[in-house]
Amino acid sequence: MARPQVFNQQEVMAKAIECFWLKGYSETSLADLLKAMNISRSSFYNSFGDKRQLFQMCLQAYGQQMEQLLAMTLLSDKMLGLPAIRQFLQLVLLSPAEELSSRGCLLVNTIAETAKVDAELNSQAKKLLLSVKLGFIQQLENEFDHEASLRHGEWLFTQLLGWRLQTQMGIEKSSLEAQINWSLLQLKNNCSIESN
Amino acid sequence: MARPQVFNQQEVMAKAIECFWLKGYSETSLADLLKAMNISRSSFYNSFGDKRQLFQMCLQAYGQQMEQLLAMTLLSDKMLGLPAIRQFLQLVLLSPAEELSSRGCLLVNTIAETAKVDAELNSQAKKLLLSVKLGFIQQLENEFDHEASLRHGEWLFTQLLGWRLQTQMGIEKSSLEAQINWSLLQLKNNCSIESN
DNA sequence: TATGTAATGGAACGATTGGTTCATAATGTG
DNA sequence: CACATTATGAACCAATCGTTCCATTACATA
Repeated sequence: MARPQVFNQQEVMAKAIECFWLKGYSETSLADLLKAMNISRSSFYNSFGDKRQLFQMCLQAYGQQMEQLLAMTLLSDKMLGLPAIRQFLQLVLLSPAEELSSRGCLLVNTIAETAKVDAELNSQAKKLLLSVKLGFIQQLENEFDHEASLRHGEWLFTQLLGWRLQTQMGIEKSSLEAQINWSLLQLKNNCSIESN
Repeated sequence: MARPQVFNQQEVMAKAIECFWLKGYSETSLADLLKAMNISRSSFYNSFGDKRQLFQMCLQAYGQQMEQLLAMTLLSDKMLGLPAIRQFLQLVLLSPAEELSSRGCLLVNTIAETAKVDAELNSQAKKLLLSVKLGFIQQLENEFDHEASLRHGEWLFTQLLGWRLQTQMGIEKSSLEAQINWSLLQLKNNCSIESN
């Protein structure tokens, strides 16, 4: 039979994600990828098609990871509503791994990079990121009526985008945490006002 | 004496800004620039040094334009505090020129693009964008104490980053306007609560 | 009109890009 | 051991990148 594949597909893709995450799609050269993934040029094209296809696979994989994180927090039944959202935000934005949070979000970065350059990649990243917004809205339905959940979910999603840029810009964790707390407080106050 | 320059320096730089604004620094090729600026390759290098120097000049010019906008609204004495900020946000985010707002902000785009790739351009863009945040804080001092102005200014700045990404993602103007109103309302409520 | 200076267009540069091809080496199975 | 299959690395490809150089053209002054 045939010679088996020696490298772990998942493992080298994680390395690829790291590259794209750090430097963006177009700034990541094939040389960068091969070095990080530690595979030969031929294996690369045999296993992943080409750079673009690999990137799309990376987007997909990254999106799935984020959905898992979302499921573990927002959709778990241990917490509901704002506390669940708070946990998700802390997990995503206040990760102790310094250099990890300073990368921002692969999807957000991709959206910014491809906005007017590559419609396909852009809509793909947008579609994947959408699940986060939907998660917010869905979670808010526990505490607000449908219309308010939608508005507040959109609002919170905007904040998330801003925070991801802020982490890239090197905002201090304490300031970031204070902002998160304040934003969630606004929603909470608004909730009690509406329910009174 | 010498042959005079036929093209308007300011004019062709505006064209260059447009290019960079649309496609980002690295994705804008020299061919793109020459076509948009409508000058020859040689004139380009004679007048602007090289692509990188031109880009830095564009950042600077764009930053100045934004400072002017800031001065006209935030720093004018016609309005103070939150109303001034509201006017600025509406001017910047809800511009009637559809394709103009969908470009996002050149500085924000640059920060995202160069984050882990080009420290010099990144810090340059950051520095220029900082004036907006300072404008917010300065304006809030009219309605809050120093500490609160600082916190709220940072918070509002984060929102602005998020909104600029949202406009790039094609958010509807009505939704954007609603978010702006709601955010400013939170600050206003917070103000009255504190002052009571 | 002659002269000096600068803008111009085009050819060519070397480097790097992503991608392909091909002979060779390595491996599991029959 | 022989075969089939696949990873591998080197060489190669065309295209594009930003940049430089040079001969030519256009202009304002003297």
